[in-house]
Amino acid sequence: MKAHLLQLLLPVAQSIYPEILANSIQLDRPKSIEHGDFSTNLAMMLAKPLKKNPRELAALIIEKLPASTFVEKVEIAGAGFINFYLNEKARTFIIHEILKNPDAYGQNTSGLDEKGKPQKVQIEFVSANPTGPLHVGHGRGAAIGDSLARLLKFNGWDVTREFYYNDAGAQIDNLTKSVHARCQNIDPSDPVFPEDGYRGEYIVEIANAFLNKSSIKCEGKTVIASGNINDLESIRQFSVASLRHEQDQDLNLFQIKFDVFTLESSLYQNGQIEKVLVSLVKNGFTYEEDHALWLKTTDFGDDKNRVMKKSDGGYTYFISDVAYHLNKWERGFKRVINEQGSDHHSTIMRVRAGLQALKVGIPKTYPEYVLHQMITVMKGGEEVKLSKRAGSYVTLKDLIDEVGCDATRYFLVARKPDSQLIFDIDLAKTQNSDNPVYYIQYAHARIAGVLNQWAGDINKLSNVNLDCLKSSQELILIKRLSEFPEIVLHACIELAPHTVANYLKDCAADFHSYYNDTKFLVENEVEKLARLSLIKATQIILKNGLYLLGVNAPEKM
RNA sequence: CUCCCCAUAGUUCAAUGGAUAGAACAAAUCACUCCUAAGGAUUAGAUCCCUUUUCGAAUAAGGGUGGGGAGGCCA
Repeated sequence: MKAHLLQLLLPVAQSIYPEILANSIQLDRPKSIEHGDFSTNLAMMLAKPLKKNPRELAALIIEKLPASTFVEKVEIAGAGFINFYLNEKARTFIIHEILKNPDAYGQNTSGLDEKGKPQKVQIEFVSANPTGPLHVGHGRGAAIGDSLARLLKFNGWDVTREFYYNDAGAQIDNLTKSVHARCQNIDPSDPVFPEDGYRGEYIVEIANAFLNKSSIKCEGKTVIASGNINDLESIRQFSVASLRHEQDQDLNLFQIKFDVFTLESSLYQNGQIEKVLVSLVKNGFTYEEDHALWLKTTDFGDDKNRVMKKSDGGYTYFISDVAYHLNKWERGFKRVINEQGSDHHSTIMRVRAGLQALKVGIPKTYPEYVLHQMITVMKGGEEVKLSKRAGSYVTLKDLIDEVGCDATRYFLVARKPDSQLIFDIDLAKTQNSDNPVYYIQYAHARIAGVLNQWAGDINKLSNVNLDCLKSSQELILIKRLSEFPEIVLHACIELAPHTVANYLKDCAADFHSYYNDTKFLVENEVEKLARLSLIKATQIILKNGLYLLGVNAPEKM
């Protein structure tokens, strides 16, 4: 509908002001229903270059505007807004479109290339190291990342979900030492316990399982514990496998699936690290100092240079990050989005600098980042700071166990990523209208209830006469439904899934209001079918929207 | 000290540079013989401060104040 109006407007605008660009014409959704369905500020924009009064220009534009079967009237308002009011044909059209292809409604093709092929995009998220259970922060990353993946897919992209983890390095050594200590009944209060060791109770569980020679299945392999306390290599492998396995279980519980797992160690094994190192040296961006090899990231805007190869001969995480992102590029991902906690923001500059120094044509803004801020978990009016098992933080599993997958996902995705989030467990647990998840899901279930009670053939609803839908609740609801495709596109472009969550809350509110005002299952067959069509269309939108958030849409509650 | 994010109603959060800044909770009021009251209707209440750009700013720019995060040869 928006595209239709733009088509009407563009030739008119060009005839008045030939230099105008198609994408510079703004067509907005006015906040107030009195200002119509769409509004353009075109006349105000042209007023300055043409040195004319905006209201006069608006009158001229309207005069030249061709007739449309969907437009009821066009008015000038305020300083020079041109407002479009759609007629009942447009409303009927919208509902029929939704009912015609329910699963696809709201999708668009903005992710396709010129040949109409889906473009590849990779989204990396969670990427937790296997040193402990996933915490709430990972949960926020998981909820946002997965929702972004769904949104991109909905917008025509070919999406790969990827999880990267460090399976070697200093932190894994720490993990190994911690399990080793616990195998010998050394607990964190003991002075010989590793100083930077992991202190959670889960380390004890791993140690016990190791001593019992347990086996763990992880990523298609089975790892068997040797049970030998001095076999540090076995402890390492078993600990990593245990924690990876546990994280996978948590992700399953959270209904999140990854397409690819990449191990940091694989970058060493396949020579990618060495290749990157050679290339950076060859390009002249390195120097030696204090027996370490440094990269001149300051050449690319960093505030200090960074070590790639340590004085002890080992590599830093930084060089593998660069190698990993080169690897993404070489796999054909022209677009990569990294979803991370904002506490890692300092890596952005370094990774991008490293990629620039390779001089292989990678854009300066590669990869894109979505950073989410910290979460405070509240319960009974107090901040919850730690879990029994993990010791120092609240785990994702604790949250899911307590409030359920749907509520957890909704609350973690419903806020703008770059603002801090307060997760109120008591609110997430309530099962009434205080809780937006239940409010939205209940709207969906309520519609299912009405349709069940009607017990008619749903297919009959797809092409009924809708002219009788004229009450204010009906007009408001139809208008809301018609906005869905624009919400989907906007959320995808801005990488902002929370806008979908807000939209759904509004949409559910419009429906509940309608429900209480109007009885659907009435004697008059024409009215009944028209109303059922409208609520069926609403149900489709709610379902598709909830899908984009990774939240289920129940038929019954 | 430097860098990044944030600041909107009593509270938790919205708002593609647009028109009268939206919800929800909390507060006050109303209606259950009615497709699920897990819902609805009504009332009251907010853009941290200063300056600039603009026809027009919560939004952009500059400067403050306050909160969080990052500044390792850790990730």
